Amino acid sequence: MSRDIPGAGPGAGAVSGAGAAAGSGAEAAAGSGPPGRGRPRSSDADRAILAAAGSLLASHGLEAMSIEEVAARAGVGKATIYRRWPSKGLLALDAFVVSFSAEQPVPDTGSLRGDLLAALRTWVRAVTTTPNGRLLASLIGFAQHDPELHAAWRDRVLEPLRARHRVMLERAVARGEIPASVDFEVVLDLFFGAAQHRLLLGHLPMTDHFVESVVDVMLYGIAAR
Amino acid sequence: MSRDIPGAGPGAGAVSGAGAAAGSGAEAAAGSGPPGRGRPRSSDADRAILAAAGSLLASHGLEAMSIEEVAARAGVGKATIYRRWPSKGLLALDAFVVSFSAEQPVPDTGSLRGDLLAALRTWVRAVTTTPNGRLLASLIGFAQHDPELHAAWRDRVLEPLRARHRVMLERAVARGEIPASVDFEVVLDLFFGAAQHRLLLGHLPMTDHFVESVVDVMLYGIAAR
Amino acid sequence: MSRDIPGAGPGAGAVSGAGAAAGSGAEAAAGSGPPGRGRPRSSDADRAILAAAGSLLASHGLEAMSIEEVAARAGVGKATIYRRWPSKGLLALDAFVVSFSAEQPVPDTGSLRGDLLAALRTWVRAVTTTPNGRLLASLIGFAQHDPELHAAWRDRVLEPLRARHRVMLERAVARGEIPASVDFEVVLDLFFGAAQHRLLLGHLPMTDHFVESVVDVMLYGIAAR
Amino acid sequence: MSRDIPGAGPGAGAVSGAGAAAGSGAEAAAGSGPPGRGRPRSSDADRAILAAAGSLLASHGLEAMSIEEVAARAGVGKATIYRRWPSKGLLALDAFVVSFSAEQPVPDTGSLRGDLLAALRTWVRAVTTTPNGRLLASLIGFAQHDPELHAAWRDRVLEPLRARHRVMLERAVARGEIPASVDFEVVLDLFFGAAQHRLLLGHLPMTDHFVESVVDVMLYGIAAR
DNA sequence: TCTTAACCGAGACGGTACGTCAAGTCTTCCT
DNA sequence: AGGAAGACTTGACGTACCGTCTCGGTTAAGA
Repeated sequence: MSRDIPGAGPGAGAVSGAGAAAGSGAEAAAGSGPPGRGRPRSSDADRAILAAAGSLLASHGLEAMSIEEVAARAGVGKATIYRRWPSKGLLALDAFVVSFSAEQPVPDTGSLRGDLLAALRTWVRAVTTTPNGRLLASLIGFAQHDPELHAAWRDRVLEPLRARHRVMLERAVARGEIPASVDFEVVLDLFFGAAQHRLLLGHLPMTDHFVESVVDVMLYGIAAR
Repeated sequence: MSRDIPGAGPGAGAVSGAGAAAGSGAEAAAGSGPPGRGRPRSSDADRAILAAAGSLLASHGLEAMSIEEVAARAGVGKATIYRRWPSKGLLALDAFVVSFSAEQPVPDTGSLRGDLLAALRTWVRAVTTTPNGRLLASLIGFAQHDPELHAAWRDRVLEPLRARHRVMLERAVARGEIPASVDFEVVLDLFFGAAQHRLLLGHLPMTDHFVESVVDVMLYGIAAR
Repeated sequence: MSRDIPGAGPGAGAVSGAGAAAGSGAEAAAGSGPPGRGRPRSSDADRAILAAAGSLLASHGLEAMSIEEVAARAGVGKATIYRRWPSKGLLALDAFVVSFSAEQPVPDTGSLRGDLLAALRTWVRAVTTTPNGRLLASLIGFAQHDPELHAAWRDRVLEPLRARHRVMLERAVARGEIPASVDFEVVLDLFFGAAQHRLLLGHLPMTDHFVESVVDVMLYGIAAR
Repeated sequence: MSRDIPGAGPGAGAVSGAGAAAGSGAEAAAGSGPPGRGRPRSSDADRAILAAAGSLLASHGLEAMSIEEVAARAGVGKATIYRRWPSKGLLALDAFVVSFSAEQPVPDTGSLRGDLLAALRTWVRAVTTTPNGRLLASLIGFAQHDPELHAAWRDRVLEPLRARHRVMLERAVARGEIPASVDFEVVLDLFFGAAQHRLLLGHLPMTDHFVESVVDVMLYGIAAR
């Protein structure tokens, strides 16, 4: 772990595992860290590895992706991968983030109901119409026995997503649609939890009716008035 | 594979050959194949295997459990395990079901709110105070790349659990607490989904406040009245 | 091993329990041995087993013959085989003896040279035109790590063969063709050894020229006169 | 299998990759593939494996030698063995050749009789006073159901041995002891065949009398003069 | 310009576990 | 008591990846 955290330019959502995971991200900035003796890392290799990993993940899932085959497809030595990512999970996470992030814009429709519906529909579409759905489930599954991936998922996927969606709720409070006493965290858990439940267990499809029902139960409850 | 899936007790879709062994024990039920030719399977072996699997799962998790070591600990040949369970996931599922099922009684407190609170508290306690919590998460994770386990989980764990909890909602309709138009499935997804979300991702603890908030949002919504 | 070697009539060196079964068949002859409590052994089973073993041996060789498959083909339980033969090698030996013995008549042409030529030609033909050649090699190979088979081979195949061929030499002595001081054993070793050498190692074919050369070297030597 | 059979020293057809390691060591000879890409094979491993195999063979025979245990004793992964030798037989062959080859010098006593006696005595001593005797028998046995070993035995053991001994006969022709018309191959078959016959079947011991008788029959024949 | 440090592709290394096979024995019910 | 069936323990098989470690060879920055 001499000089992890190679690239990840400013603004972009840190692509390499080490970037965000390590926290800082400030690296190629000035002379911080080792200045750069020796041959620099090949960014061709970066790209080839992520591309190979991505295509393997999309076609056969995380479990079927082996470092061995990623290396072979990328035309790269295994050590070149291990120099960049400490584990298969974090590599897969990067490959996932590349194609999933920023697919989740926070809507602003003027009403909380509209925002919630739009946000949930966006999420549902992303996971049902692309390989990212299975991949997301696979990563959460894998994270159950890989503490590093577990932590990285929380820091680099879950929390940013929740943060972006929390503003929907803040706007609703500002508009007086919901009281300030509402526990945002619980609301987000219900919101994403129900959908993720269906994604992971597959017992029922995520129809439009499902999306609307989730939103309406959350807004108005089920108790008879 | 002459006589896998021997019993499959009434109603429940026992999936693995051991389903009967673990679940009901009713075996020579139907006329599939000769009823009892050859040496019968040793129930000592059944017990030893499940016990060994259970203790390994409890101490080190699913990923650390290998068929090889289960066999060694149970004093049993690997083939004896493969004769009963087609995969490590289904073996773990049986070991899990043995100690988790029937820990989830359906409460009847007289009010829907009371029932929901009691049920969720029971679930939360089960997953936070025993190794079953990590095991459950681990199994759901494993199921993401094991279709057989995925199906078995749905049939033998999820659906029975939901069925038992649906009656809470039916009673509430009968009492007039909620309208009959409520979509039970969505309610159950929100109910278990939120909690499972926290279990799998571990971003926040499952406090009593969490339990109450989940129930109250579901009952009364968050919209300002 | 309750009642091995049941029959073994006078004279014949039947070694394994099945020796009798394969050789004579006369078993429950008189009251010799256990008189016959319980159900008698099925001679259908005897025949089915030897037939199954024989066909497997002929088609794929000794190594590819497993007791498991012999049992399956013969429609017989494995224990039924083990009750009769203590090991796969001895079963194969019986299957071999059935079809090889008595194929080796001792010729009587009136001269030693004629006898030797005829005998060797007979042997060569037997091992080059039937599956028995490979089977013989296979059995000798197998006997190298199966002491019971090794002993049985000597007693039931090798020694009878040598005994029958020794008479050729005795007749030659009587006729005055060779001196009485000739060591018959060495002669037999040269005679069969050279041929078996080619059979086992396959470095050269067993042509008619080979047969004649072997005989002539043995008779007249190679030294210039 | 990129660079199996690397060297194959002059003339002799070294069969397994380790042939070179065991035999000559000349390796990077021809241009088959890139000459030395990747980490080179460890010759420590070569030695450790052959030593472990040799000691197992000497103590318990070929049948009791398992790749598993060779690997364990050599402190080596199983794959490291399979990378070098395709089968247990060829590994054993190399271990055998190491300790048997060059134990068979060709004598030059001045007379054919002297040469034959010395050569046969050498061979008999080698197989009766060292574990190589049983090992040789075992390998020939094993070769009966392993075509690769069968071929390798012929190429790496049998043919070189015969070639070395053929010169004895050539010298005898030159000296006028035997006519040039003698079929050397048949002579060699008789010579080694008789001895190997006794080795494999063990029906009689290989005494000095046996050695002399074999040689004298071959030289002078048994026919009365 | 010459070191020298870190990279690169390749592939061997010691391990662990896999799922399969057959061995020879044991246990059930049936004949 | 024998027979067919088939489960039992044992032990080895050959394969797949793991993450680490050499190889011979670039590719820069620093001396």
